[in-house]
Amino acid sequence: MANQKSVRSKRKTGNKPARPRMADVGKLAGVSACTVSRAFNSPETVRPQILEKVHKAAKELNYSLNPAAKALRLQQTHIFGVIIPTLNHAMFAELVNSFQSTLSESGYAPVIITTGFDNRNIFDHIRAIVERGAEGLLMVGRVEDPRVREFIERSHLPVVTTYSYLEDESIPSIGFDNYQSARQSVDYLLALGHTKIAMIAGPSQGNDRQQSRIQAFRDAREMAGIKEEWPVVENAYDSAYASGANVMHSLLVSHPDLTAVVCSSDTFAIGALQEAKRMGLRVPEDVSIIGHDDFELAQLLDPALSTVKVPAAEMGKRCAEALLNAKVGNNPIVSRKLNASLILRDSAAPPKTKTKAA
Amino acid sequence: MANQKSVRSKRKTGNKPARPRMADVGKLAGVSACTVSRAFNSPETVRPQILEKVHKAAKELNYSLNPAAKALRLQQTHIFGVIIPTLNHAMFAELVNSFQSTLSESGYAPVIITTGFDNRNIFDHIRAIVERGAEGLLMVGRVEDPRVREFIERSHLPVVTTYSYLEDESIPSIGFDNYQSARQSVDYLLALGHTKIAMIAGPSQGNDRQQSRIQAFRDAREMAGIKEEWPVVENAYDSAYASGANVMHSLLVSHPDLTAVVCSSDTFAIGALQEAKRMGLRVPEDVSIIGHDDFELAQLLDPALSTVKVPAAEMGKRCAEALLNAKVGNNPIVSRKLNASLILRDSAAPPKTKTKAA
DNA sequence: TTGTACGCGTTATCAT
DNA sequence: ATGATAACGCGTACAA
Repeated sequence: MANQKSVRSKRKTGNKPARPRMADVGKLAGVSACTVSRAFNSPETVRPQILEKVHKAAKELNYSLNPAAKALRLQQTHIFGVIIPTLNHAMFAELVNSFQSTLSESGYAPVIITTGFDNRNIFDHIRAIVERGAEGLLMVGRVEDPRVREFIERSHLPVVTTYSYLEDESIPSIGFDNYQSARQSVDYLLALGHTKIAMIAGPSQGNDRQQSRIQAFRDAREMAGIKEEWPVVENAYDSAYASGANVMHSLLVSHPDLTAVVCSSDTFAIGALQEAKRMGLRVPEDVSIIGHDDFELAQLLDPALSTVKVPAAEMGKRCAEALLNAKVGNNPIVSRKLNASLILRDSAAPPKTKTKAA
Repeated sequence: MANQKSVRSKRKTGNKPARPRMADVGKLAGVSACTVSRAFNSPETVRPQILEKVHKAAKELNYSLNPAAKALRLQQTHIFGVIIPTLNHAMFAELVNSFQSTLSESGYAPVIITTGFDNRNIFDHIRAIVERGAEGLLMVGRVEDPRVREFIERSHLPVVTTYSYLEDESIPSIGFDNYQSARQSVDYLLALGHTKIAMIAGPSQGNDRQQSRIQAFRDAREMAGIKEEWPVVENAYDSAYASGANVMHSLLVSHPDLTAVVCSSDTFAIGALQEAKRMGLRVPEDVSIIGHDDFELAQLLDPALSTVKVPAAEMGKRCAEALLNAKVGNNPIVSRKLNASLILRDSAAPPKTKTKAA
């Protein structure tokens, strides 16, 4: 039977210098591969003198561990998969940023796949990331696709969804109540005396966050006993500021009696605010505007934007911790409802008394 | 010598159901593991009838390839490492987003590590990401740390730096000329007649982009024959809008005769613009402001912000293509200078005639 | 067209 | 404290 050395000599003697292995380091240090392994993984079980020799040899050969071999042997990649609509949105970027930072302290790293807001091919993305060796998954919002649900079920991988807190879900979620977050804003406007309110939302198809917020908007109207329909405009997320402005413009033209607008993202709210001002309207005297997300910029606007603070960084951090706990402590992930509360600033006020109708 | 079957039976019979291997699929399909491998990797070399049986068996066992074993065997992980200051900044997020999208078409994925703006421990991050099996590296800006340079050199991995175009560098770069991009803005203000200009920059330590832009600012002044020093304020990147506003405030107080401000990021410029307006100054009549980056928001501000358009998405895409080409085509990465040009909008105008001094 | 045998580089087990 | 051995799951010469 071929021994290591003869095998070694069989390696292709092509142009590429073969990457050194533990055996090579060991040979140079005068020990076995096994000792080299120990020198790296449990240095306290190796004589200091040998330890030093090994390190010296490793350095000389420019040796580093082969991650694939390690992963194969240990059955772990130290990678979590992140499936997210886009990084090109402040909230998601902040969430992932925080997720990554938290993970890195434990030697884990995320592999990120952006799926866009089109959920149809999310299944293939998930397959791909799992076949890449992800030991756990972070996803955004409610999982609708039954293929995905079944795949997750059968994979026995820890999975957490974020952004939405979903009480009735089998997949654990760490997020906030999107219905409530939007409801707060509308109720506040109602309490201020508004009766003509519009909503600027993102596309709701396959997006439970938007669906919940839109539902909250409609419910609030109904429960306030208002008969008249309120317009809900769904618009694209790309160039969101501009589309917020565009929507605001047509809204103001088609519904000149509108006194307030709720936006399902600060991107829309900021665009809407600029457009209202551009059209010569005062905010909040002529129109009230409430946003959602609490971008850093919100408090700097003129007027400062009243908006719902979304705990993006906290979600990222807690999801990372939950996944880590599931791996190392074998603790099941428990759903967790985080706070998302309305921050009152200066962009909403009681509607003007009916002079406008005159 | 133990054969596969007996080996198989030796597997831990713990609680966890062992993940199926090719041999298991083969057994169920009545073929060898080798045929299963072929069925996945070169289906055209296997009889359709058998192919079908294999697929059926794989599906039944919920089988998927073991990525670690595959990576070990093939010596490839299909992962590129991304070392970036933060995701929590629109430009970096956009860059990475585009990098990732481009990669995913070729079955590659990025592993992202954020290092913050502190470059001191970047070396460890890079080691970590390479030991994780990254087949190539994307980094931001000039690499200063000699340990990093040496590590890259010895790793023989394709590496590309972005954001800065660095002509004199051994490491290829795909980016724009940060000196030129800032110089354009200052020269423009000079041409408009400004002689009292300040700069709001990010921290320049270990950040060649900021250094270049600040240098451009100083050179422009000198070449215009202006003796008087111009203030350069470096400030933190976190809560950048607010700090842009703060800096603008103290600048306006300490240098009331200032007629223009150049910002090295739109975050600063937006904050500065809001603050100037808050203080009752008109932009651009009283102060001109020029930004850098061209956030989507820039054109929506009032006044619309004149700023330098940074090709974030293009950088991400081209870097991905370059790395991919280096892997699959074995083509060396060539540096490439992209365009970053000043977009004139409404936030800069000639300075007021000297009535202010009265 | 299909199967056999073996190595990729690491680490756990067991023996010394 | 250290070494020998085997096994992780896959892909590929080579043989059939």
